[in-house]
Amino acid sequence: MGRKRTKSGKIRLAEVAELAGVSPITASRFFRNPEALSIGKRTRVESAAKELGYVPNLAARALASQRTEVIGVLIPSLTNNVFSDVLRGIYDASEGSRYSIQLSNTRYSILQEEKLLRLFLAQKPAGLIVTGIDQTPESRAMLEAADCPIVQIMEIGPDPVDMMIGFSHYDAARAAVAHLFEQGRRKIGFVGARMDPRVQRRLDGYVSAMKDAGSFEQRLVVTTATPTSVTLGGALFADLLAREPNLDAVFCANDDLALGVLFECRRREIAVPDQIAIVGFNDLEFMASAVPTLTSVRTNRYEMGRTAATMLIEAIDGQRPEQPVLDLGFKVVERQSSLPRHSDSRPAVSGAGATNKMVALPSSHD
Amino acid sequence: MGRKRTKSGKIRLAEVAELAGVSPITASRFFRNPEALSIGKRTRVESAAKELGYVPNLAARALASQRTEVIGVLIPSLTNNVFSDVLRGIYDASEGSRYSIQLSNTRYSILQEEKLLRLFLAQKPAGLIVTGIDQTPESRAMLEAADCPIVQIMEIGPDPVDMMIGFSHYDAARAAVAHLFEQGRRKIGFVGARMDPRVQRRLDGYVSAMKDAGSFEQRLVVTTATPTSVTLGGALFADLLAREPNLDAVFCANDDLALGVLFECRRREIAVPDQIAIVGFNDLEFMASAVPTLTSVRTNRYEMGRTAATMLIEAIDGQRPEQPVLDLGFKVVERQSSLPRHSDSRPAVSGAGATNKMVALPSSHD
DNA sequence: GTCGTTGCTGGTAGCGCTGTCAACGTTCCT
DNA sequence: AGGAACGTTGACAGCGCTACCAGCAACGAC
Repeated sequence: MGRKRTKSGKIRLAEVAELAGVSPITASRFFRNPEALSIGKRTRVESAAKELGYVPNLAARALASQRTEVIGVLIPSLTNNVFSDVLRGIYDASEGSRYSIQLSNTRYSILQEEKLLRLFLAQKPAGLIVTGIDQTPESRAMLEAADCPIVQIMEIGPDPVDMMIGFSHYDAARAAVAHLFEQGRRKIGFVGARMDPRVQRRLDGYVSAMKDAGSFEQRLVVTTATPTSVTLGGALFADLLAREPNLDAVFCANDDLALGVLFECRRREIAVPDQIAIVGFNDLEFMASAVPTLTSVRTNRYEMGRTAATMLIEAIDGQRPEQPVLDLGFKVVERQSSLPRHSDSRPAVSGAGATNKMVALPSSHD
Repeated sequence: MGRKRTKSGKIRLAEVAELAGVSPITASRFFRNPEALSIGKRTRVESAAKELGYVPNLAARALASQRTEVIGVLIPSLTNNVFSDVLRGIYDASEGSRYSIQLSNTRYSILQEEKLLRLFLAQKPAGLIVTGIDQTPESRAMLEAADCPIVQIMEIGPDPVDMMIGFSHYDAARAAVAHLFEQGRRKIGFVGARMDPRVQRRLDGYVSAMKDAGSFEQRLVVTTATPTSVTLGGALFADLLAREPNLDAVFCANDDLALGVLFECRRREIAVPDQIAIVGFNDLEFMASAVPTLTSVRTNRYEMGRTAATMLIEAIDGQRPEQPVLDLGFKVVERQSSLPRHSDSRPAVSGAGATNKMVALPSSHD
């Protein structure tokens, strides 16, 4: 049947309209707002589209409507487990919606972020998800001038551009240190790597908690700008021990470092938790499985990504949330590595039992 | 100065052309093929664009030119460390090129993959990266009919659609088992989770190596469809031990499982490697840091992503590689966990030393 | 019966850019 | 000197879709 097609052989909206016996604009409406059509035309267009296998041309749609159905996401790293959980949440929430995700990596540089932001905004995204609250003034101005909803994720701060979802890294670190104090620890070291703003605020929280207790000493803090790794955790811990042999606990800025510390303790035959307590940050899956099981600060990364994308999509569709700033909180998950000193340090079968309670993290499966 | 702008206040190509005193089409050429312009016009357009802060409208470009500058990437999972390394390579290679990445998650479903493929192809991507060689017949047909370069990643097989980059999971598994045999192991178990096609081929490799040695027994194989985790590694290992108490080695389909096995051994006070040897797969960063350090099969994930994207971009630009199928190989990195039985099982300071040699994996930093 | 009002539909006119082709000036060859 | 060949430039006509507004029928209020 001699229907005319585009050179590339693709079916256009006009073909669908012709087959359905309606005007192109009516067919167009079917895909954007089916309720606006009478039931008769609606079903006619629907079956015509299905018969022809019509797929809309997004470039033409974007050009004509002056907006895209793209959600821009700016994150500082793809390597980091933390962000892959967040991303998974974002992708999960965007699936099924008509929006697609455009991801870019700022590599922990706010200047790079500014550049990418300029690029993104020029394409008129439907919405934007940006990491953190430490944008350059120019970025900040662009974000405020943008005519699309924006969600800042990973942490909460005083002055949201638009929406915000995260938790207080400062408070979380204070809580971790408080937990160690409760367990009777006093010489508590801090180990941190790749000191991005959020890790910095964890350090600030640690410092403030230590100062409140009158226990702060500068030499208890070991940090580096190097990207984090398990191996690095061991090395930084070795440093820390050299500075303070009487250390009785370590608060690690993330779980990889904590695992490195655990391995280094094993290597040096330092008993955990009897000699040294370990607390990590993020509560990755392996923390519950280690021997001894490792205490960590649980953060809701998957949920953060998912909620951010959901809020954003609702805002794009005109449903602004009542609560534009959402504190997802955190939880110090207490495990064997921070038990008090005089308890039995050798976890037996009950150790495996304690482990099993921790299996079903909401954020660790897909 | 009364330059006319678009309603949205954006600068268009026409404005740039006007300021530069050239026709719009000449300005357009400047952005796509600057060499075609005379030097005078080139600099005039360049400075005009800079002065106005011009950013091209990609939707208009895509519509007019009938092609996009988008590279579609289909991967089965975002959670998996393996894919985040590959992705990082892809993003790194695409940065600086004019192509942007459009990512979608098939969730290990080839039907979902088929659906996404249809969607992607309708937008005429500049190129496509797909995971593996197990597409549905429909997907396969679409890929073959696609008029853009395609790279299949993660493994190599007999019948590439176009380009292909990866390694043989079958051979890698055989090599791992051969290594264990060389170390004097005989009762070698297999632990696997989320049995996707590549894990399945690792199992096939294991089975064939065991059969070659006349050592294969079905009960030595423990697998599950559940997503992988460290905790799961411990549980599967416990299963395996119950079936075969005289086990002397475990080959794990990935490193998370291997770490879980290590922790379970520690919990049960099974000496590694004296009683049981452990070999993992992928060589994640922590393997070199564990106590004892863990043997693993190193795969070049970051490089795989990076090379795939580079090859693809070159092919888009008309430079087809001489070598359309690239085997990146693998390497059994031998560490303490698979040392022969009679060696000293208690790594001392030298253990930490051995660890340090393994720090600088090409794929573990960014 | 006239006048809104509502619900649905269609015509027109672009969105901002690039493919195509023609035309120009310059250089080089015969 | 004439013509071919090349490098450079511009005019024109869309790409496929949607915003905008107009039109039309059906209905109810006065």
